[in-house]
Amino acid sequence: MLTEVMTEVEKMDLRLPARGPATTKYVTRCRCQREHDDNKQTRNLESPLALTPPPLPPLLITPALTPRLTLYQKPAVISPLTRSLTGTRRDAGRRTRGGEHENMEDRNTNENTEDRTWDREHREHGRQYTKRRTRGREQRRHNTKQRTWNREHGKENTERGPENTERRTGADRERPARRFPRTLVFAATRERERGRGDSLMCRILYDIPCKVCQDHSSGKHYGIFACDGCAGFFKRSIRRQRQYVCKSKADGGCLVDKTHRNQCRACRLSKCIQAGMNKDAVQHERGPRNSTLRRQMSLYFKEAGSDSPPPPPRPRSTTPPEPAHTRSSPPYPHELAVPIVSSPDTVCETAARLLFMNVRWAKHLPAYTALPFRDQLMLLEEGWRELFVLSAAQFLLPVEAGPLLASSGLSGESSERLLPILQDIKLFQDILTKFKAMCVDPTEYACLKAIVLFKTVWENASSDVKGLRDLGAVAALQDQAQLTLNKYITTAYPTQPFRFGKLLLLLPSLRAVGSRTIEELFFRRTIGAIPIERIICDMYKTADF
Amino acid sequence: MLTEVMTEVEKMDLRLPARGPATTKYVTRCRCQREHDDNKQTRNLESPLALTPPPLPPLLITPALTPRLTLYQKPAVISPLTRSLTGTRRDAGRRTRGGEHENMEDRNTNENTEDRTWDREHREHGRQYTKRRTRGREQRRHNTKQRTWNREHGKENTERGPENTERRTGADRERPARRFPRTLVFAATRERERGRGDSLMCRILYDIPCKVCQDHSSGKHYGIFACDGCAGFFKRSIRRQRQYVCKSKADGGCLVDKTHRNQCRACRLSKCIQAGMNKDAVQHERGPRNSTLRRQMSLYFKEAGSDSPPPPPRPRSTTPPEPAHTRSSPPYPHELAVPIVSSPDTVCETAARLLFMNVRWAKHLPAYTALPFRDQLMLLEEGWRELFVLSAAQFLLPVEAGPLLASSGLSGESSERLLPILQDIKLFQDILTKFKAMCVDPTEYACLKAIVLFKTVWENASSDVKGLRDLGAVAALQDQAQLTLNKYITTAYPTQPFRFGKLLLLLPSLRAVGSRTIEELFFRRTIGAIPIERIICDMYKTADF
DNA sequence: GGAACTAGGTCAAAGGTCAG
DNA sequence: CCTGACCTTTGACCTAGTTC
Repeated sequence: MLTEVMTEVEKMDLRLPARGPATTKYVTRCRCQREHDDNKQTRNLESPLALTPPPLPPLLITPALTPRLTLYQKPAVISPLTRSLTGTRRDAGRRTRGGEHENMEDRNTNENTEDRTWDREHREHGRQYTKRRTRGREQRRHNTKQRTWNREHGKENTERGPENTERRTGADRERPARRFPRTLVFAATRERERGRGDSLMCRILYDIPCKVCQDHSSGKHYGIFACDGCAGFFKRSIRRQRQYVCKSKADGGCLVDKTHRNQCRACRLSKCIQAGMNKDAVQHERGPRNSTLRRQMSLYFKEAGSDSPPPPPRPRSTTPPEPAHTRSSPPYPHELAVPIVSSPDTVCETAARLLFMNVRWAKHLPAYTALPFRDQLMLLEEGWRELFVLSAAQFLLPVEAGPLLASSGLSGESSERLLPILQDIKLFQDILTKFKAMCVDPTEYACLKAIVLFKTVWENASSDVKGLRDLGAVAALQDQAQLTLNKYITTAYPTQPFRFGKLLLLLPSLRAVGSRTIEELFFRRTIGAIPIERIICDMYKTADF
Repeated sequence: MLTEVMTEVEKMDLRLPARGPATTKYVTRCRCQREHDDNKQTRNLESPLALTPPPLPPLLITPALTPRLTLYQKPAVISPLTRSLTGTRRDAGRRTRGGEHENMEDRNTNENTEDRTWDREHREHGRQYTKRRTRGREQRRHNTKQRTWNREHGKENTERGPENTERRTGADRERPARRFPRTLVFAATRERERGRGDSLMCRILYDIPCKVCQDHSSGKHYGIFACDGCAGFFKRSIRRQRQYVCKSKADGGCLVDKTHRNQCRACRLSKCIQAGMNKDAVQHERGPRNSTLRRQMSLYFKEAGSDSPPPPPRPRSTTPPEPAHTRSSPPYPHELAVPIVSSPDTVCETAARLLFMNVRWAKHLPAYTALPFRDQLMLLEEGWRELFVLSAAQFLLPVEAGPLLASSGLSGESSERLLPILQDIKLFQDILTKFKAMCVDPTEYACLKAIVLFKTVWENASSDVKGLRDLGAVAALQDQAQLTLNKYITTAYPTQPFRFGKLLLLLPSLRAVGSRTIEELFFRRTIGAIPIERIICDMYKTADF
């Protein structure tokens, strides 16, 4: 099950629509930013007032297909020497990174290799940046090895792995032919870099200093050329609305340069601003990355899927016949024997039936129909969700992420959107478990339903209990219902003094599952995009039961 | 009578089911499952996805061991109020470090200049070293990822396997030929463990010893795996250019291990260097930070709690001597007389006090403190909102849209954003009205709070009851609480058979008010943008009530 | 469709804090 | 004072959304 879900999740990236709608907004912002740039470049008096940038948040789901490329590049620290050293290890042929493993493995006994190398390397301070650039090369090599490794392990045909790097290289090579936009300087720098041939593509512009701290910049950030450090610092400060205080005597007079930039945050920030960084260019925080989400999600569901072997992409053909629902007798006349199946196809149908059943149940409740008609509708609209969860618990509706997602067509969603749904599913499962554990009997279910139906405290902010014509009657009915439940329990379960309270305390959880989730998972397929409330309303008014 | 019941409520711990033996299991398992990667991975994620709680570090007897819950640290925005509070603290004289903030300049006249010079000279190297180093470390981490990635991209056309981690473990399993360093194995396990999402992740790598003293390391420091102690020692020594002399006969031959590492500084330092710690990686001192959230909070609340007039920053001169709060006796010792004022300025402060009061109340509940520490935190994090609403009802916190919006600075918001808030305010008011209408007495409030606190059905999708170590105990406590309430009510209000149920049915409404709204309206001003959970956590751990 | 830009996020390893 | 467990910040590196 778990793996199924995961499979789905994985798949989603493939189908993502790439374009987002937000274009206009973005344009605006960018233009603003550009203007800002131009003005600020020389003078930064121009205030960005006008620009109030639309924070914009696209959140498009993106194709995480995007090559992940070098996430795992060879660290610079491992010098060629190290590598050759480690290369002579027993399994060195397999993987470049073997060295690290080895090192870690015998770090206790034989750490010298690593360390000596390391020392040697670190003695040469002068060449730090060269080192950095070297990365490119190493990376390429690394990738090659990678591929080799892949092939060894039977995944050869893909060749997707290194693609990013590859592409990058290609890009680099053909760059001269391309036209360079705005920042000629920038281009030039990079060009020169490249000319040195030791870099695939270096982000760092060695000859353009950060306007704040004079370190090497890495392009424009928030309007000015700045280093990663200052950019990050500015971003964090603005986002978190930090207020720093300069502790020095000469207030505000701290030196801000490459080596002292961390000395005084207050001065660093003010220098950022003074240098022309545009606060408005700092956008709102976005969520975590998709990759992160996916990772987390997998972790999340791991426990559920304990050790199930990763099933093939999606056969899922064999949903084991649900362990049957041992409940013997159909408790109430109004209640159908709901066929319990976990076939994804029929889960939705069952769900629809449960919903219908609830409506019918309500309609057969004399106390209910005695209420003003409008109130009846309102209560049902307000309470359908909880009723549904209750009956799902009662009739053991199978709630499993895999089938549900598949059948509701959500599998292709982005993980951002999927995650809350998955969480809701889990919650749903937990709730069902709770009810199952209590062995709630049909009478109790009925009372609970009544209690839920006749509620007078609504959570839905947009609706309002005040809208009820006969609030008092509803409240009285609820009282009645809970009293009934209480009495029933004290006679039926005299040995369980907690029981009444426990049952009541289960009720809040019914609200926990997002109603949108319920709609999407269980009803989208059978009902479509119409709001359930509408359906219920129609059902209630028209169906002659 | 009342006190009797209260006593009963508070004594509930007596009836706590004995702690299960499961602990042992946990310990064992967890111990071997600490994984570095993981640790790192999650620690910084600012996503709310920190799913389920984790396995917990072993032998968690002492709270000190308990890792903090700060998975998602949103950096503290220190409110002016708090900051000024800190400013006025006078414990600084006690320690040089405290004073350091004010007078970094003249700290230790003798070392000062030297330090500076040294810094200037070496800092550069340090930084560069760091830069290169940074990547180096990733190697380890990425060994795993790399494989993952390979697989991912290798197979992706044919089979979209499950997630990263999943695959990772899978990979480990299916490549028997390869011998993985312990770390990775641990990594995998811990990863799995952590799936349970813990916010309480442990920083310590139990499987990698400090290269200097063999204690558990906490990642790489200055180039080698080292424990916090050695790292700190090295940093201090280098920074201050300490020259130690070995006093022993066998000069330089002192044993440096976990237990003896503080015996001889000279030998410790030389062992550090010998083990490969890089002096150049020690940067120079940075400016002081804002003092810790923890201290600020405790200061803030200490003052608030002790009724000392709120400190200068805000004159707040005119808190009218509260009319009443006619409640005769402070219901129980833990509860302060909360001054109720509707001045917008003080509503927030009152709210903060209520929050604090709840924390304190919990901390004084024997039954509560008997729970595993981690559970205590989790429960409080999960339940603070409801507790807050409850006490707002109990102490008649004035909730009025106008003042609240004004004081929280939200008045200027767009109506789009304002509308839900207004709705929430209305809801809040309705809830208060409901409680008021019921004339809930203090005993009942206490029971309700206990019921709310000990809840085992959580709505928060991102957290998970499963994370509770002693779910059974919590459930038992809730039972106890509701039973107590029931008994109390049947004797105290024999004429109101509905009462018990009615009170329980009020509880769901507590969840209805959006927690973001609460945070924004009541706490933004005094606490800033820090997640309340964090505050609570800190408060709970540190405040000495 | 791809290169270029520049938002954003990630996370190892610096840093700092402060009870003990 | 120092120690070290614990927490925050930094910044190199990577991803992603837009425009050209």
